Amino acid sequence: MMEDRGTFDNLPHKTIARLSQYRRALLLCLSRGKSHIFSHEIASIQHITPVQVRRDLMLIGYSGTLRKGYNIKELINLIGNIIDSEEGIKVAIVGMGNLGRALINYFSGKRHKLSIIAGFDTNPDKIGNTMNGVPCYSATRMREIIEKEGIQIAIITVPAENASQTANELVAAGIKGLLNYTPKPIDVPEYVYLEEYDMITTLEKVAFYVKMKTLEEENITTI
Amino acid sequence: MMEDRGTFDNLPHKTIARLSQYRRALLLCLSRGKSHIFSHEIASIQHITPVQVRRDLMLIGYSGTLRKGYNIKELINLIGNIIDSEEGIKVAIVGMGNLGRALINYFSGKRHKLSIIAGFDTNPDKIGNTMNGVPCYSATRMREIIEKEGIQIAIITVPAENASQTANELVAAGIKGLLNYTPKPIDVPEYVYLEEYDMITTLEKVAFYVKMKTLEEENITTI
DNA sequence: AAATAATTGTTAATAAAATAACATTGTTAT
DNA sequence: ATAACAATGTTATTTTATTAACAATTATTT
Ligand SMILES: NC(=O)c1ccc[n+]([C@@H]2O[C@H](COP(=O)([O-])OP(=O)(O)OC[C@H]3O[C@@H](n4cnc5c(N)ncnc54)[C@H](O)[C@@H]3O)[C@@H](O)[C@H]2O)c1
Ligand SMILES: NC(=O)c1ccc[n+]([C@@H]2O[C@H](COP(=O)([O-])OP(=O)(O)OC[C@H]3O[C@@H](n4cnc5c(N)ncnc54)[C@H](O)[C@@H]3O)[C@@H](O)[C@H]2O)c1
Repeated sequence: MMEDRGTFDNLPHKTIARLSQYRRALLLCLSRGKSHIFSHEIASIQHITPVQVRRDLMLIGYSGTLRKGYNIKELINLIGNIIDSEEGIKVAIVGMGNLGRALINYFSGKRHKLSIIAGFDTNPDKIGNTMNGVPCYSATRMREIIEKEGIQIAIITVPAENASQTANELVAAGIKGLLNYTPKPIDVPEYVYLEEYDMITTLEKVAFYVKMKTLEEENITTI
Repeated sequence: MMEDRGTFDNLPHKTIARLSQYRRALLLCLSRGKSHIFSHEIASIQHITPVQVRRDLMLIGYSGTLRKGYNIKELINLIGNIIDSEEGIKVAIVGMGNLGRALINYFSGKRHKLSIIAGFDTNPDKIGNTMNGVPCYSATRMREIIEKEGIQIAIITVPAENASQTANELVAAGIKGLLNYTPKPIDVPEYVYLEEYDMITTLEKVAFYVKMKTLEEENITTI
């Protein structure tokens, strides 16, 4: 017999990202005592169109009411059913440097179905410390701890030159998802989900469009 | 008379991001003494297809040679001409907390056409300090410093609740591009280029696909 | 010298994502 | 009652991005 949970496997990637953002907006509204919300309200909090919101909600099969909009609690729960794992997912951070520490501070306690429970480093000064309740283990114990704790996701924030090796070790340890903040792209087998993000690329992109806007202005004024 | 520089204004957004990544890969290869490179080599460093690389290079009008591939130096220069501003672009970081400091450490000296030259904060303990050569000014002086130094891009790393106000002030100060790392989406006029990135959304996306992979496996084994 | 192989550059096809169009449906006002 | 309105939900269209197909070129091998 088919589970209903399995029907969300072909949602567009962008929709998944937006669902997470919708939920954040919804939680905010809920905390302010609202019970219902219209598509155009969600849309204006994030900056997208109401049509996009309705289309996404259609895809996850949620219906609002015509004059009240969407029930905030219901929608939060539905998004939770889609995104979250029932049992919760454990996350590790590898590389407890500037970025790793910033992330731990930031994430801690934000989502109860998704929690960072371990950090790893090679620096003896860091091993054994605890940061915001997250213990820092020796990187040599990665496999052991990941298996013991059932950690499924790792965030890589080691120096770029160690990224590939770290990724390999994590894959060998049985990790299911990787989030790589290193500028060095890594390769993983297809059964591991990989997301990469490079801040310099993003900044360079901003710089490019700023340059373009400037050139446009110059053209307008010089013609 | 039309400048040739103006012809890159309808490159796909994704292509811009990849050009930045290609350049990183090219710089690495150059530093290792390579002079030429094939599309499949670039492709394997990033993880995309050779076709994608060739298509992007076609869009920017660069031609390689059939048996040697692309001239690394030439290509680096061309990408620089497209992405970089001749005069360089100055960047400020607003919010010298964990993330702001991590970014300053990370960026400093990475790109000479794009440099972080100022930080801003409201915390008196931070104002007046210097971090990696970047001075931290009082947030009350944002407009003054931005105008005086000709800062065009700002990275927002203040607490989420102050994001909108900070963005407004930056726009009023004449900023051209914003990179918002706060989970609070901000609104800017259309003449300001805005890029937003939320790490929790990314992590939740990874979690979703990990969950999906797990469910798939279960289905395979239980059928 | 002909065949082969490897690579580029470009066009064509496909896929993914966003936007627009619009029918439908309750609610309110007249 | 009925018209006007303001929402939703869905289908159709358009735009953007990726992938595939393949002709053209040149070095190398036979
Ligand atoms: N700092 C940022 O804002 C920022 C932004 C984007 C990307 N990054 C990238 O993130 C990574 C980390 O940046 P950072 O600023 O935190 O650097 P960092 O030097 O402060 O931290 C790196 C940490 O990793 C540890 N480490 C080294 N090798 C390791 C290994 N094999 N296993 C486990 N731990 C190991 C080091 O001991 C150190 O604590 C770098 O690759 C950097 O390019 C940083
Ligand atoms: N730390 C992370 O890894 C991380 C990751 C993703 C997003 N973020 C977001 O980035 C922002 C900063 O995170 P953080 O961990 O660095 O927080 P933080 O509290 O360490 O730093 C915030 C800094 O901003 C300063 N500040 C407050 N109001 C200001 C204002 N109006 N103008 C200028 N400066 C002001 C504070 O004094 C502080 O130094 C938050 O919105 C957070 O949600 C952080």
